[in-house]
Amino acid sequence: MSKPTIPKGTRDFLPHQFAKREYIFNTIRDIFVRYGYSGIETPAMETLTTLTGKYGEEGDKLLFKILNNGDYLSKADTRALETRDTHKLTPSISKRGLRYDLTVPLARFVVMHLNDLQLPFKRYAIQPVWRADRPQKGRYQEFYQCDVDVVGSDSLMYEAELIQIFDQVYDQLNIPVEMLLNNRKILAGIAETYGIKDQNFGAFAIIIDKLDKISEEDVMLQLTSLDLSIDSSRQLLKTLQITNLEELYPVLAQSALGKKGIGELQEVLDYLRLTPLHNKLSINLTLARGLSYYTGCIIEVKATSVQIGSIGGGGRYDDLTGVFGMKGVSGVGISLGAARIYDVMEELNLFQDLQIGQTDVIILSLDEASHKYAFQLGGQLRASQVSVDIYPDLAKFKKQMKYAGRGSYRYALIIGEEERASGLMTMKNLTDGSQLKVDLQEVAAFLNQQVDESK
RNA sequence: GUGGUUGUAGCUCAGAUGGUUAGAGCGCCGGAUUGUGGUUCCGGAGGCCGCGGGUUCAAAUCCCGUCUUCCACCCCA
Repeated sequence: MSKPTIPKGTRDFLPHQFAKREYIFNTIRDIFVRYGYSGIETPAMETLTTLTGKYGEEGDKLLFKILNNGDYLSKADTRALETRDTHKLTPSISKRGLRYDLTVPLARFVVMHLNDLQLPFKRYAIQPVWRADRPQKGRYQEFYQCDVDVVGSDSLMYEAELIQIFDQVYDQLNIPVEMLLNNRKILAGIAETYGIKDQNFGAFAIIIDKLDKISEEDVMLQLTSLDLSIDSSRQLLKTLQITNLEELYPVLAQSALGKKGIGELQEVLDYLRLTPLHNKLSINLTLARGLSYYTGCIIEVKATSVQIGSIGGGGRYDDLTGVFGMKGVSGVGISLGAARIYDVMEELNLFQDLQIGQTDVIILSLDEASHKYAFQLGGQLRASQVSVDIYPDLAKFKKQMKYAGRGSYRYALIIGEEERASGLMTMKNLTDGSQLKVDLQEVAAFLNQQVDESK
């Protein structure tokens, strides 16, 4: 039998990796809850009618499709099958797919359960998503997203709130970041002002989004492909460098939409002036974000000390549920990429001091009676909130000790005849090797105190 | 999806121009050491050389296909 493998772009998580990931999830979840968001869960599979057409043509290609059950070929579109037309064949052999993000399922969820929800509806979700992308570092086919969204309110307070959440999460995790803020309406206003056609807006957004990656000359070159003269391209690039909203007003004086966008940003900043932020927040007009459904504020978070692309982003989408037949419901939300956060924290050595996933104590015993005694003691300690492991048999003591040392235990509790006779347990600190005796009655209190101190 | 790159022991990697039984370090198991791990010494186990096919007297090595890894593009967390 050949060695087993897992599909490309997927990963196993070893205990220490899992523990770190849980730490990230827990930190994020705590903050989401503190801001009044409720968790929901939606299925890994959605119907393809829910998923297709929501992410653009490129996105559709990246959808994982699930073959129908049973004899799916007997019901296949024969014409499409004969002509090898994959696109046409798909609907006849697959009616489900894996979710591509958490936003579209949210829209579907809101439309389906409107009767049970009160607007504005604030929810968070921490679940895996799947994309049939070509894997690279920091880019997987299966990865977790952590999303918070508000559905059914136009208030710009939520933009400010979501920025606070970003700020607080990254501060709590000790990741230095810079938060970039822009507004799609401003971009539309710029496009309008410079005479870029509506149908070219998407291409325009993608081009300027690359400004931090490719040179200004190349960007200008690409802009001219949108029927822009060299001169106005140069002018446009200058406009994009503006970071002060006052300066921007005169440039967009002719665009009502653009001015509205400026006003929105101003209001968000007004909110944020009322509360301190830990990380830098700046206006960046070159921020565009690919997702086409954004219509208002857009935000992106970049780690300042690691080169890995964005580790979080989001924005306002005025017509979230429109595609599912419910018009006029606005949504605003952000998404945190857990896998990238993990990679950044690993690179910055931020997990080191956290003592993540440690068991408080392992009990080792030197004779049969002590082993039985250990089993009993283990039960008592667990009842006092101490996490306990017990070495399972009477292996040579050195071997037990070695096992304890290699595992993630804070203390080893050693029981032999001596300890049973005196009632004084031998406690060995596995981190620094120090050793002391603790009265049987005090063991639980002692360990709980040690754990508290290390937090 | 396009172009490139990678794969040898649990891990990191050697194995020029094809040529006996494929090596090292670390790790693992056992012993020195029957109440003390992460140090030392001695011994041992562990390989369809990613998978499939081809060329050859002979393939880890050359050719083709395929899977996987990483990189650039596209796009994105």
